Amino acid sequence: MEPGPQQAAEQLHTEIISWFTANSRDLPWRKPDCSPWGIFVSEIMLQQTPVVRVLPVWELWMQRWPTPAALAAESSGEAVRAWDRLGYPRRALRLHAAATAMTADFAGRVPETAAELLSLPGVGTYTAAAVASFAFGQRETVVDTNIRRVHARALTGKALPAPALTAAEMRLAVALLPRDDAASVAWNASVMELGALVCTARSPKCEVCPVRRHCAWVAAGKPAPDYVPKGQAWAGTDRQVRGAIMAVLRQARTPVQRHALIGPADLAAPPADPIPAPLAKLHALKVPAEQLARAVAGLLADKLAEEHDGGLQLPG
DNA sequence: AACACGTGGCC
DNA sequence: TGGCCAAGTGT
Repeated sequence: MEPGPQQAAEQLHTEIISWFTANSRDLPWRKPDCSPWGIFVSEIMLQQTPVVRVLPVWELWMQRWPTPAALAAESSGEAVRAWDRLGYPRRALRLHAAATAMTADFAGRVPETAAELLSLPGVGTYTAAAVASFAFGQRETVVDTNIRRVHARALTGKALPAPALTAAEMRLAVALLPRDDAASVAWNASVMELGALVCTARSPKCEVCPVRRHCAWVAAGKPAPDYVPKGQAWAGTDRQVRGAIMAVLRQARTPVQRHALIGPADLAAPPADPIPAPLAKLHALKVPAEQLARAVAGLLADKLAEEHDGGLQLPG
């Protein structure tokens, strides 16, 4: 007898959660004694950033800023500097702003509902649901890129999810969420982990997948993606220049003059003094003056840098 | 709705 | 070697 949709969903829940129990990574923000703040910080750091790169920075942050109030007590520039090379440094700014809001409006605690979390800077649909679920055990539908990929393959039979989250995907995710609170949290974590470790974007490990027996994509013969993901431009972009400038500002302890960012005017006679590696890297890009000015203006507008004594520095 | 936004490891 | 990709958000 063919199982109904309800039985099929329950079987998926059982198989994937069991797989998680035996195969999940031992991440510090998953330990029972990790604070909601620790989980919150991890979620912001993990946005578009691999776990292995987040791990050491998260440990330093937890040691230095164990509470929202501790972070809020320092300047946003310190947060940006301690963000180091995680990328998208605006996240550090928003995390600092979120800590400030928690201190001012939430008694120094991480808010518990998705709606309140959503009001914080840097927190969108995914992060609000993830924190409510993982930190507070609430039944929220978590949808990230891993979960979308698992759903696309196992349920919809496609190689990749659509470029942007669709209403249909959201409906599917909502329908799949176990009714029980604790089971819903386990499900969220388990599907995400399956997508991260097994049902990966490139060369998925279908041989060890707990649900390969009823994967719609496998059943369809693993059809290729029906669209070509557009690449992320990098070389020569403002992003690259901003990144190089931020690397300079992170290591600088005094304001950096704009002319220093341009590099030695006479390349045939480089300065005798050794210059810091980040500055040398920026000079090597040979950024047109106009683009450098635009990048600096962007950083100032985003509050990632500020003017001081005619030079540039992290906000302090 | 499409685009901008960092960084570095991998195949 | 270089394009692809990673627990997204804000505009």
